[in-house]
Amino acid sequence: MQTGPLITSHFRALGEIDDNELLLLTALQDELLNIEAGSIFQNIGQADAPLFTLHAGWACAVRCLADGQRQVLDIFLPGQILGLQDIGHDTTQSELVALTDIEVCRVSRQQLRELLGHHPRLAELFFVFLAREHAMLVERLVNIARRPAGQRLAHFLLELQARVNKDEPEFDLPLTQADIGDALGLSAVHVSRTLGRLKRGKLITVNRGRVRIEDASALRASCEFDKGYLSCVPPLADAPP
Amino acid sequence: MQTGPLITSHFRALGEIDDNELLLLTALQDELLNIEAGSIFQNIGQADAPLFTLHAGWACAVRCLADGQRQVLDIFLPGQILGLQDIGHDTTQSELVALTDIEVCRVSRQQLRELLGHHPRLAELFFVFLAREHAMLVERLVNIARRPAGQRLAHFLLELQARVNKDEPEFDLPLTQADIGDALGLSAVHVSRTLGRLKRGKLITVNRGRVRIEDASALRASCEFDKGYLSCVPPLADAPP
DNA sequence: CGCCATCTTGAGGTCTATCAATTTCAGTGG
DNA sequence: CCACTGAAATTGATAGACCTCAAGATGGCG
Repeated sequence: MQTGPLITSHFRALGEIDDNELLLLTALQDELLNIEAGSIFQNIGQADAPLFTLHAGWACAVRCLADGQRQVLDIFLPGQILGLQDIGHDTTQSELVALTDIEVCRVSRQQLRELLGHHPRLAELFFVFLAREHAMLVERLVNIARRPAGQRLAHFLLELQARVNKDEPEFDLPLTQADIGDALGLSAVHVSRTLGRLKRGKLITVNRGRVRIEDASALRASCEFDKGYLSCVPPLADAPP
Repeated sequence: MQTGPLITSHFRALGEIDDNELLLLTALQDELLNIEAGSIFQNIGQADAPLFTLHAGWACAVRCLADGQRQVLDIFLPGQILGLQDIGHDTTQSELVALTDIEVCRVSRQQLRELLGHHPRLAELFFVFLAREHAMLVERLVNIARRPAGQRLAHFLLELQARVNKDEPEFDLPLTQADIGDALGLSAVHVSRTLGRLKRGKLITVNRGRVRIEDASALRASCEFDKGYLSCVPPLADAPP
């Protein structure tokens, strides 16, 4: 167990889990896998696919359409669990793509379900985790369905800023403009134009894959961003008798 | 307990639950409430809001934006649980609106969380339930982000047909064209035009709030509809020792 | 019969997509 | 250090999808 069981890095923030539970979670994880940027490490429609815990790097879930269009469903940061949303289906509903070189651990679906079936508090933790994914997806939906390109981008950047690092105005964004377009339902060309507009408006600056939020309050106001949906309630503190 | 605990109507389909579990679920439910069409029975931002089981009628979850735009996040049919997606947050993330006259039961959030904390198999059932909501939301996102109005409407109607009644080509659609627009990210005017186009193309007919799918295969082909995402895997059949 | 919400239809405008041509830039090898 | 290369980003021009405003038609309901 080299760098430690990152599966718990978000859980710690959500609520206390005891040493026994932590041990069980750690045991679920396989050896560390290295996957290089751009790889598709899970295809759509796979049966009995494992889940992954993301230890380093960025990844995303993608749905491809017959005409070649792509929709990025989710962007994953270290500490997140990949594939949780498919746990109720017998076949994967999306592709998993490495955006950068990444390190992941495979987690058996069977084993996870069994573990959750025996440890209610862990099940609750995972439930809350899924609920957070759901809330993020809702925001994405509202964003795409209702806001023009400028506001869409503003919201997208503010969400990532909040997720990467709550305070720093500057963060790495290892995404191509085409990727951003796929996430926001815009063409790559229009992403370029719109980013340019935000830059000229002194709202952001971009430098070699690094974004700096120059005027956070103006951005927030423009797209009604409220990061409340990113935080979840820890499970009940009581222990079952 | 008049008409029986509808909270279980979908659960039965997902997996067997024993009489004890059924009893516990039933006990959670309060008295039956009648709410009339158009009422907002849950506001956004409420703390400690109850969940609801929907026994009769249609409801939906809505997010409103500052400029008056609305986004329908979910449409609920009898047997569904309302508010499940907010269980990880301390405050409600959406409005709940009755689309028709409805009957609901309130379910205490506290009590539900406690119950789930003690009954792993029920927790797993609810987990799968939330996963289904998630899958539906993903489809909605892809639909809105990537498909033009005609295909969006086709997908929307096919999903409802599958959910209301797997086989019947005809079903009631108690939604205004403005509601449909709010669900699909279209203006009411454009919904009207697009529906007209589908009608002229002999793909559907509409009569007094009742829709008939005339050419299901053409519709399905046009929007790549595949109802797989609507069905979930029942939980593991084993019982904890 | 008249009222109100809903739906339909038309005209004009805005936003975004597409196609195509450059430009920038990181990486590579000479 | 520099030229070369391919991916990514920028920019322009044009087209199409969808929106908004506005007027009229429809239809349930008192």
